[in-house]
Amino acid sequence: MKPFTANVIAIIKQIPEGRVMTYGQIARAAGSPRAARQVVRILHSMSKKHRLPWHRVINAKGQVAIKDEVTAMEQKWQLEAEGVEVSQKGEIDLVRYQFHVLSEPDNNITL
DNA sequence: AAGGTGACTGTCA
DNA sequence: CTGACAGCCACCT
Repeated sequence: MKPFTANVIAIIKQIPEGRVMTYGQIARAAGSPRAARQVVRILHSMSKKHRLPWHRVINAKGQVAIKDEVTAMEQKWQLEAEGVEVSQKGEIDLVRYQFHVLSEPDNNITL
């Protein structure tokens, strides 16, 4: 398992209930700012083997990005069960529910 | 082993 | 605001 993968898993496991994170956000926190898609892949495979709160991970638009309706609906349920308001379209208020990572690598993000 | 793929993202029109 | 494009890179076949 690569460090990146381990980071992603570790980060996802840190997401508290009632909070969500975006794929890109996790990717950055894991050390690969452009690896949002890998986060997705990792989420897929790892959620099958581990117990990850994959439902707390959404896309940058603050919406459920799942194409599979059944799975998407299940994610919505999971989130609502944790107190996250999800619109009928699967929209989530990131300003309210986005979780900020605590253990971010020393990414000197200089603007 | 090599190539295809994707539950993404930022930019441009 | 929506849609199209291209970059991205670990996982799967």
